[in-house]
Amino acid sequence: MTEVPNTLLGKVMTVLNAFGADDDELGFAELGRRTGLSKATLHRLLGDLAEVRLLDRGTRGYRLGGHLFQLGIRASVERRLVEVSTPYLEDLYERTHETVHLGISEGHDVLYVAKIGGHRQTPTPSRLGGRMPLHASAIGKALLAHSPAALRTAVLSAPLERRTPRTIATPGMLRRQLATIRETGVAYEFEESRIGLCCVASPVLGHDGEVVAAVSVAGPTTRFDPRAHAASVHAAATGIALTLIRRASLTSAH
Amino acid sequence: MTEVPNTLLGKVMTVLNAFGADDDELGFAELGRRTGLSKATLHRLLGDLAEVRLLDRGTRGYRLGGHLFQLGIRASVERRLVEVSTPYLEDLYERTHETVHLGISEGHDVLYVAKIGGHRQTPTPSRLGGRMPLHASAIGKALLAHSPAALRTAVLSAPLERRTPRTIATPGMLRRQLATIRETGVAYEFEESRIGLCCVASPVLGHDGEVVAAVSVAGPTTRFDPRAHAASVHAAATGIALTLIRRASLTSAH
DNA sequence: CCACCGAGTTCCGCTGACCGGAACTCTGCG
DNA sequence: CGCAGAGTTCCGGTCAGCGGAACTCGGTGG
Repeated sequence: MTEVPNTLLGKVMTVLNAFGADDDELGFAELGRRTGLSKATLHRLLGDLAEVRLLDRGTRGYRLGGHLFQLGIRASVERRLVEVSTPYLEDLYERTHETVHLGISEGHDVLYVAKIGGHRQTPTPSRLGGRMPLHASAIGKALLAHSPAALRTAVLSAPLERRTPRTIATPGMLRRQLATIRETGVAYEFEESRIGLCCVASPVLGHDGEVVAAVSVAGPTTRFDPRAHAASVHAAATGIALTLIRRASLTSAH
Repeated sequence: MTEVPNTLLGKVMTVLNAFGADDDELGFAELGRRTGLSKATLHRLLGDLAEVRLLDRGTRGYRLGGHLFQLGIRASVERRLVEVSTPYLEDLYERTHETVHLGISEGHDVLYVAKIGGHRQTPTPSRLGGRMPLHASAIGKALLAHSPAALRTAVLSAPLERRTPRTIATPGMLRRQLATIRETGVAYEFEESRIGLCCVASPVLGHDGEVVAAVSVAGPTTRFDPRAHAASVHAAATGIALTLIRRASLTSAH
C-alpha cells in the first residue's frame, strides 16, 4: 500500500480507494477491515462523505457516490481523451464488430476508460474503470512499450503475475516483445489475460512521443485473427493522436 | 449556493465544485474568488488535494485530477447505467447517424453522461459532464415529465431561463407539454436549447416507474425530422430500462 | 527607477475539529 | 438466553487546520 499521511484527506482517500473496480457496495465492517480505521472515526467519516455524496448509502452498505461520478466526468484531460477518442472507437467497432477498448496507464496497471462492444460482446476481463497488469494484455504491452524506461524497468524487475498459463511471465520474453512493439507500433496478445481471448492494440502517442493511451480490439480465439485488424487499430490510434495534438495546439495558441 | 459546513470536507467540496463543466484549468486567485477561502487555507488545501491527485497541477493552474476520474468511473450506479446503455446508444447511432445522448437529472439540470456522435457530429450545446436546464431540452423535458411531482412543481415555479427565443419559458406551456410527454413517452424539442438544433428524447424508467435517465437523438433543423426517429429512441430507452431491471433483479437475487 | 498591483508562498500562535477507547444498542443465530 | 458481529454514541485530550500578516516574485505604467 502507499504511505497514507494521518490527515483527514488521507483517510478520505483510503476509504474511497478501498472500493475496487468490482465492488458494488461495501458494508461498514468490510470498510473497517480494508481501511484499518477505528470504528468511531470511520463512522463519522462515512457519514460526512455520504452527506456530500462522495459516497451513497445503499441497502447493504456504501457505494461510490453520484457526486464523484459527476466530478470525474469533468476531469478535463481524461474527458478530452474520451471525447476525442469516441468517434474513432465507433469507427473501429463498425469496421470490426468486435469489442473495442481504450486504456491508460496507471501505476503498473492498465485502467480501462472506454469500451464499445455491441449487445453480444465477447466476454472480456475488463470493466469500465477496471484494471489489468500492464504486462498481461495487448493494450498494456502497447502502453508499456512506449512508456518511459523507468516504468519499464520497474515492471520488468517486479514479479510478473500470471493471469493465464499463456501470460508472458518471464522478463526476457517480455522485454523482447516490447522492443518489437516499439518498432511496429502494434501489440498482440494470445490468451494472455483470459483464455479464449485475442487482442491487437496500438498506442496513442502525444506530440513529443510520450504515450497517452492505447486502443485495442479483442475477439474470441476461435474466429478472431488479431493480425487482420492490426492496420485498423493502428489507424484509429494514430487518428486519435493527431486529433488530440491538433486540439491541444489550438487551445494553447490562445 | 448550498450551505457549506465549516469542515475540511466541506472546503474540499467547495473547491472541487468550483470547477464547472467548461473550466479547464483554474488559477489560485480564481479559485480563491470562487470559493471564498482565505489564501493560506486555500494554498494548503490545493497542495494537499494535488498530492492525492484529486487535483492536478497544470501549466496555468489546477484542474480536476486523474484520481477523481478513476473513482468517478467506478461509481457503480452510474457505471452500470453507462455500461448497459452503450450498446443501445450505438444501435441508435448506427440507425440514425445523428448525435445520441444519455442524460440523468441532477438538481434542476440535465447532466450529460454519454454521447455518441461520429466524426462529423452536429454541434450540440452538450459536453460530457455538462449541464442544461431541465426545461430547455428534449432530454430534460423527458426527465422532468416522469420526475416526482415535487421536482416538477419546483422547476415550474422557478423562473424558466431562456436559452434561445424558442425555449419554453412559460409554466403553463411547459406543464401542458409535460403532460403529453408523460402519456406518449416521447419528448420533442425545436431549437429550444440551441438555434438550428432539434431533438427527440425518451425516458428510461426503473422497475417502479421512477425515471433513471433519458436518451435523445439530436440533429440540425434543416435535414432532421425528430418525429421520424421517435420510435427508435423510444425503443432504445425501453431496451435500456429492461436490461437494467433484469440486471438488478439478478444481483439482488443473491 | 520606483511605486504599485495581483498572484502566490511562508510563518506562527490559537483553537475547535477530529481522534479513538470504551461502553452502548440492535440484529440474527445456535 | 447468551454470544458474536454490525453499527452507533459519548467524551476528554490534542494536534491538524485556521487565518492574519508579512513576505517574494513578475509584470505594468508613470
